[in-house]
Amino acid sequence: MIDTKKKILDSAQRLIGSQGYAATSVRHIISEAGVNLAAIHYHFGSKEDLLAAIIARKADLVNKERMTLLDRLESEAGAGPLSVKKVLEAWFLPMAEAADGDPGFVLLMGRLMSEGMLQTIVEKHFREPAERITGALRRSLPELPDEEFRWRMHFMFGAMAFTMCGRSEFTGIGGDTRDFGGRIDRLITFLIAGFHAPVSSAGRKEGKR
Amino acid sequence: MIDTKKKILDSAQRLIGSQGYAATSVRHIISEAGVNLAAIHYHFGSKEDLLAAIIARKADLVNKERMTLLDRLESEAGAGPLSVKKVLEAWFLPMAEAADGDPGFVLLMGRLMSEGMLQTIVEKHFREPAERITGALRRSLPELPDEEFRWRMHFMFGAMAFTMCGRSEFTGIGGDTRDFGGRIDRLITFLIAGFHAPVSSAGRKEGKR
DNA sequence: GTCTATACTGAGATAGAC
DNA sequence: GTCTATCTCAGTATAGAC
Repeated sequence: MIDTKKKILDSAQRLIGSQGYAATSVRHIISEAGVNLAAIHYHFGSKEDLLAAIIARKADLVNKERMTLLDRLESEAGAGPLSVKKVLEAWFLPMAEAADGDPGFVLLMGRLMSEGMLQTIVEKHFREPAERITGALRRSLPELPDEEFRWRMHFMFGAMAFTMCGRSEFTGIGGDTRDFGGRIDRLITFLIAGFHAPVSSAGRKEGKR
Repeated sequence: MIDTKKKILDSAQRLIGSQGYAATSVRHIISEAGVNLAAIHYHFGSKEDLLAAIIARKADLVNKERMTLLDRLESEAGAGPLSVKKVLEAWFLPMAEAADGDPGFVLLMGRLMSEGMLQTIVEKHFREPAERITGALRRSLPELPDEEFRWRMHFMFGAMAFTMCGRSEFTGIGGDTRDFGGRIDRLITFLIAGFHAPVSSAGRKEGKR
């Protein structure tokens, strides 16, 4: 049956999202999905490729929406300046919309960004949109030295990863993805201020090189 | 010999720091350390306990220094306000000092925070200092609504995790921990601005509850 | 007290029958 | 397309040598 694939995808997304990739065995996935062990390898090739398939079925939609919003933003701005806020919204709001219909997906994405063992998959689906938003933000913040800007992007991705999956060790904030829109609102507010911070002293040294 | 333990700890820190916990097998560790497979279980009990031992030998020093700095800060401030900048420095500078003498340690810590599969270990060593800094920052930012403040702490930990281990997928920033002091300087600048950002609209709704 | 050799269990992956 | 049997390698446990 063709919905063997779908059953595997759904079970895997739920289990990996809630327990993590390493902690979820393919045997657990197949027993929840009610399919045979070899079905995963027949339909997807490997555990890692299964993960890639879960991402693929949603990520491309989210990224397409991101691109559309960025396109509109840039054409509206013409040669003028881009607003940091608008650029960040173009990046984060499509993810928040995806979370509305499918909370498990955002949880999973956050875990993957955090666990970081899946660079290949993440790079494949997110390199292009990540470069787009990096370029747009760079244009919004022309006065920042290069390294300073790159580090602020890095901080943003770190905060984003934790926001998506929730990590309760320190703050008691867990993996409940209800009201994902609210978190995104808080995150964007935080990031706008961070990006507009004065250049650090390490950044000022950099400028003098 | 007693330095069987040390050889294992050193090899494990290096390998897990550069490849991640799941990707590093105990057989790889023992072959690099030149010891027998069972030595890990004799000296440490399990792979996870080995990791706990690596953290224990450094983390307590770092945390003690953090506590000392926070103590001094609070006694100097008396009943007056605490500076966000000073509190963040008390948190981050001891880690930067540790990185000076032992770059592998910071890399490992960043990976662990990111991978997040080791809640027990992280909680054991960092719950108390994390609560201290949370309290101190809360006192510096009395005007923020509770949830807003908690989320900003969360963003901070996310940015911190990525800063320590470097995640090259998006920004090209890798695991090279030279000039860790410089990163910390940039991070603190970014965070100060983020913490001082105006309350988000989600936060304003929260206040009205 | 330390270390070695080896066996056990469960993981992901694969070949081949149907 | 699906299932069974099997392979390899992981972490773990233990018996016994020094």
